Amino acid sequence: MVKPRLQDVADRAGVSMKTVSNVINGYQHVSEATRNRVMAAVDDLGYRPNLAARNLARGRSGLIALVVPRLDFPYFAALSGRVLQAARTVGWEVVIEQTDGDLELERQVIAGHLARRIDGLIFSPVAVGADEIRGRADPTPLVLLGEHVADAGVPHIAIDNVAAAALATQHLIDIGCRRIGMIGATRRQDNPRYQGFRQAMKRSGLPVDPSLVRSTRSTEGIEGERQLSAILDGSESPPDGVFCATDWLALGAIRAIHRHGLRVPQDIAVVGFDAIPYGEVASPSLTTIMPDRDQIARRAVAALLEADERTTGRSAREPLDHQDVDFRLIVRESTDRR
Amino acid sequence: MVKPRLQDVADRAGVSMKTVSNVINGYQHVSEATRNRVMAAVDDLGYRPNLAARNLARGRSGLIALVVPRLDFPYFAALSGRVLQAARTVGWEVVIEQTDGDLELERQVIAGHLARRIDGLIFSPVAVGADEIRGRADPTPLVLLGEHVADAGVPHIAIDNVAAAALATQHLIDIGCRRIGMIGATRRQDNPRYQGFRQAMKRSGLPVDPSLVRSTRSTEGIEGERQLSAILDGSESPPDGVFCATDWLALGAIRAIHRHGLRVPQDIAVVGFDAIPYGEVASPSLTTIMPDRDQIARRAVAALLEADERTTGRSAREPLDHQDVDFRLIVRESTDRR
DNA sequence: ATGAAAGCGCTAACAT
DNA sequence: ATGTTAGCGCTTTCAT
Repeated sequence: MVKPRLQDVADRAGVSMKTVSNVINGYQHVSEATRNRVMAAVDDLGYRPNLAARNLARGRSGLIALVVPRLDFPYFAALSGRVLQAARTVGWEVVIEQTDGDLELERQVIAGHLARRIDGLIFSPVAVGADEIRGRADPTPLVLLGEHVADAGVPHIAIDNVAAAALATQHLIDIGCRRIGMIGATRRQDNPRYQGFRQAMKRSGLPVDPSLVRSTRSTEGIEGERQLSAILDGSESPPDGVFCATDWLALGAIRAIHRHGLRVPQDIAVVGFDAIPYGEVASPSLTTIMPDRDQIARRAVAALLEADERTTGRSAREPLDHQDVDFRLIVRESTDRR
Repeated sequence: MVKPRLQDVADRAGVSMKTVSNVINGYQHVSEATRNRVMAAVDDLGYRPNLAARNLARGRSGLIALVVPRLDFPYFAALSGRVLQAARTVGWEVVIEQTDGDLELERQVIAGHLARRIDGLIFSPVAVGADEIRGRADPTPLVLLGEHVADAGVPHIAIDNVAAAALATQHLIDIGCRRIGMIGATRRQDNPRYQGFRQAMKRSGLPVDPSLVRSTRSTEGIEGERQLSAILDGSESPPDGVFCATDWLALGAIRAIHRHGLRVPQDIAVVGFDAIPYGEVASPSLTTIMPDRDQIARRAVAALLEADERTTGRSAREPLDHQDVDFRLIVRESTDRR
């Protein structure tokens, strides 16, 4: 016997398809005896529901899409892992898409072209703006992640990047740094991590020396090494602390410092951002900002679930526009001057 | 108008559903004029095929599953990214599952319980054995990845781990190391990387000092640090070179070396395995074995595609049992003694 | 080259 | 509590 169908189970159990369906979907109002007969038939036949058929009938796919720039970027790898877990607990499977930060691709994502047949979309945009997102036509429930968007009219889940960056910078100040630089201060005006950096400096009455602040073209480590080298080569007096917008950049920065014959943290203390898995085993290990990734993942899935219930009419709660996620500073060797 | 269906397009174009279907699926034998009319109708209506319905009718889902231990493990993150790309080029979307190396979960995977409704499965097992895989009942096309299986009766795509480990070890010998240790020599007898290590040592007439060889409980960096510390604490004379079964372990090992006041590579040279993105920005940067991940991904997808065509009867080519993937040694600072 | 219509396997409204 | 049955939207065989 190949691929038993619902009807086969029904026949074997001596009931109708409806009853089998009820049992399988855990509905109430099925007598104990009937349920047992059905379950036995299911086991005997090795029946598994055909999801394509179920999807068609229900109008739902049991699939959500997660769209990130690149899966091999450490932060997104770690985050994606959590999202898979969170989705699984509510019965969703996840298809992952990579945009590589491509604007055209990101546009297709919000237009709903990349992954149709999905019940919801968790999207970490980098190129596309809030306006375009707000004006989208696709009705698929959407949740935004990350620091690149704000006020796009859809739920947005992220840590308070300004506060987190300020905390990181303040930590450098607390351990005695006075000439503090920043790597990854790209697109200054709307870069929340740069804003947080400035804020902390200002609060402590420290000047921001423009020659110690660099933007980066990519988030990759090699770029961090390049930019910090530029700072060390270009400035008459080097910084005594550096805040890096990501851990990956920070790892590169540490290389640059070593190459210039300086020590971390004694000569230059370094703080990263993101708490990627490698920061812990780097030499020296990396002080960093750790966003609560589990919380991000769980809330993103929960927001989608709510949107879904809103569609189905089971819930009418208004969607939250923005949710702040917990974060904390993890102090490690790269700032440990004791 | 909401959600136009095939029939709507047909009506508007003044043709039958069959014709629209033909056009959409790019079949031959459609007159130019008809095709244009249909395309126009599709555009006007903004029609997009309902995949659930198509799946049901075709009996295929357009989905494959990729099952890895954990997505936030660097090697798998990088690999998964490539698999997504490769799958996309042939029109497959990918749902990713994590097993966390759990035997029970891995059993469910080969039993086809985790991800049904998929056209194929790319699986990187760690706990389940070749025998169980060979005896599986589920007919879903399966491709195996990684060094933990061999001869399971299904296509297996991996580098020659013995040869690669021997190459890494030989490199240590070439740069002058004589007391060489290994971290991650878990389950000695069937650990190909350990075999390769022994092979290279033997070929050069060097003894393997058991006190310099350690297995690891996990693949995480902290475990590498722990085990190399144990070696340095336990042995009267330390090694002058260490081969680590993974880069992640190697990063931890380097920390241990530093903590013991020794230098890499001058006192102890270190070679890793996998070429994770961080090896490049570590301090010192990490010499490693780089498997051709693109090749792995492309071949895995290709093997699934072939199996699929075999099912459909479009191809009768016999499946390849095992495919060796290219790899190379990348020499970086952790072994650069010039 | 195009049309008519029978499924694909399940869900859920309606009936009892 | 359980049964009957009409869809869900597309593909595809068989006609024409």
